[in-house]
Amino acid sequence: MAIERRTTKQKEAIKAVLEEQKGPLLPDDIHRLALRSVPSLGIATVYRSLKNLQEEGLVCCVEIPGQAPRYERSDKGHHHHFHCRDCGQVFDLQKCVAGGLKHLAPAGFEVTDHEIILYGLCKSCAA
Amino acid sequence: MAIERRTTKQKEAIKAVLEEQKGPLLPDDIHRLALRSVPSLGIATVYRSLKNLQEEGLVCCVEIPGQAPRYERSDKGHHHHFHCRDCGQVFDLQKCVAGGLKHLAPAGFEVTDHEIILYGLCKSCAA
DNA sequence: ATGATAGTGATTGTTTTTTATCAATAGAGG
DNA sequence: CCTCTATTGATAAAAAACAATCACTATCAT
Repeated sequence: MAIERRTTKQKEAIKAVLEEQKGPLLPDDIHRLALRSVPSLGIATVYRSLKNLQEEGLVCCVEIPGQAPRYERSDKGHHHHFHCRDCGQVFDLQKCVAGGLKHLAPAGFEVTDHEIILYGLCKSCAA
Repeated sequence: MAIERRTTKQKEAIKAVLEEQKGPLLPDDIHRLALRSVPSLGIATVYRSLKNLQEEGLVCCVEIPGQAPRYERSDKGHHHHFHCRDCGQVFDLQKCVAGGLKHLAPAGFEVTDHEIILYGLCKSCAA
């Protein structure tokens, strides 16, 4: 039988943090934010919960090259990300140019998926 | 004064490997390939040389999310990459849809750079 | 309420990639 | 040929991210 899953304030706090966030977050950010609701929360629990949430399909992993994995809700549909070179934050982009991408690959290559990352300055850092 | 730079067979071998390669390579791959010309070559020398070549602007780093950094010649102009999910190799793409990308960012965001990675099966793995 | 056990938190261990160390080697100008 | 010292190679150690451990706590079906 599957392992019994219990509801805990730790998991709820972590889910809540991911729920209200717009872009993907680092485990450390999630930890810091969730500490506000559960002051005793340990980082190990954050990693464990993220793993569980991934297995349950509620959360997915976002990787910016050269940086630690970030996590976000997986119910946001297909989208890509913007990485601010100044503040380091990652933002979601809503549009996608997927249609024009397949033809970038050489003949014979089968494209199943793609990733687009924009770099620059976010609204607050550009101001 | 700057540090005197000497010409060694190790550096030449590493440069030669990068020269003849089409896609970006892992330090380990570079090591293995360069061992054919310099059987005593140590992995530390590969890392050292890559660092030097980067500083000299001859080589640049290519990062696929979730994977170790790869390196390639920096004289290939603007291009992106294709990662084969089967064999793991990374291939260069020649075309780019850069023009259509800037408008993906929300108003107020300043886009300076971008990254596109296609995933799928390369020619040999798709066959 | 209570007992079986999933979950927690502090900590240590692992894994992977990269860097530092240092004695030995080998370019290159004289 | 002969120094001087940049470079090398083997190895240890760092760095980073995450998993494992384990005693203790808290959930929840009964």
